[in-house]
Amino acid sequence: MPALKTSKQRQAILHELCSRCDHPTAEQIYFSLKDQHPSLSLATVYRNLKQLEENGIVVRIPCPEADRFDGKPKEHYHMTCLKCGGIIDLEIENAGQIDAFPKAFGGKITGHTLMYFGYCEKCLKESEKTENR
Amino acid sequence: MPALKTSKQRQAILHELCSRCDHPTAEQIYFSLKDQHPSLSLATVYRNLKQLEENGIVVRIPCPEADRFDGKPKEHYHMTCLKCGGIIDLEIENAGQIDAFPKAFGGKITGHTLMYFGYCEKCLKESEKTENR
DNA sequence: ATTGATAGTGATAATCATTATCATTTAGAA
DNA sequence: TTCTAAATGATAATGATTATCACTATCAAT
Repeated sequence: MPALKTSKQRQAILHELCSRCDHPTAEQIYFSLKDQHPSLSLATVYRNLKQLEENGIVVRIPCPEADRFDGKPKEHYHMTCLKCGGIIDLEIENAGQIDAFPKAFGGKITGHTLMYFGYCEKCLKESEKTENR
Repeated sequence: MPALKTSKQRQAILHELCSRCDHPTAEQIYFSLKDQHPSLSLATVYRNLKQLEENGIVVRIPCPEADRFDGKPKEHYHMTCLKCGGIIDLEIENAGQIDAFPKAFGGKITGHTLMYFGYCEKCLKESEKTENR
C-alpha cells in the first residue's frame, strides 16, 4: 500500500460517511458532496472508499445492487433484503451470540453470515515485501 | 415467488454446489457442469442460484469480484481477502461469540460484519399479496 | 522557498458480473 | 392428452466498478 497523502476530497468523503447513520453507496456520497465540491469526480469517491477500506477506516458492506459503506466500524448488525436490497439496522436478542436472533423484526430471516475482512497470509506477505523496497 | 418445477439443470447445480467444499462462483459452477451438461447456459446457473437463495436453500456470499455460494448454510465462518478476493474458511476461538476471533490465522483482520439475509417487512407483505392472487 | 518524487484528481473509456428479453421447450395438474 | 405456467438457451442490455491518462497537489529533503 502506498503512503497516504491528505486531500480535501478524501477528508470530505470520510467526514460525510461518518456524519450520517445510513449506509450510503459511493454514488450517494458523491451526490451529497456535489454541492460543496462541484468538481468532485465519482471515480475519486470510489478510489477513496477503497483506500479507506484497505486501511480499516471504513467497512464495505458488499451488496447485490451496489456496495454500501459504514463509517462506524463498531456497529455490525445489519440485514439486507434480498428483494429491495435495503440495509436495515437490527436490534439483537442475546447480543454477542453468533446465533443471536433479531427481535421485533416484522420481516423474514432466511440466513446469516459472519464475514471477516482483511488480508490473507499470502497477500499480506506480498504487500510487506512491496513496502520494504 | 412462483411455484418451483423440477429441472435437470437446477438439480445438477444444487448437487454440484453441495458436493464441494469451496465457495464457487456462478461461473465456476457453470464450467464444472459443462462436460456433463453441454447445453447448459450460464444464464440458467445465475437464475437458479438466485432462486435457491430466495428459498433459503443456498447462501449467497456477496463479494467484490463475483458473488460466491455456499450449499451448506450451517457453516458461516468466512473471511474475504480485500486484495485477492479469496474466501477462506476460518476456525474460530470462542465460537458463538460475535467478537470471536479467528485463531491460527497468518493474515490480518481489519473488520467483520454479521449480515442477515431475508426479506424486510415491506417486501414480505408484497410477496404475500402476490401469492394470494 | 524550491525541487523532485510520488500520490491524488477529473474525465471518460473499458470491464465484466449479472439481468432482461424472447422464442422455444418442459413439467405437472386437470 | 391438453393447457398453463415455469424453465431453458442464446444473446443483448445494464450498470457498478475499475483502468487509463494527462494534469495537479502534497510533502520530505534540500
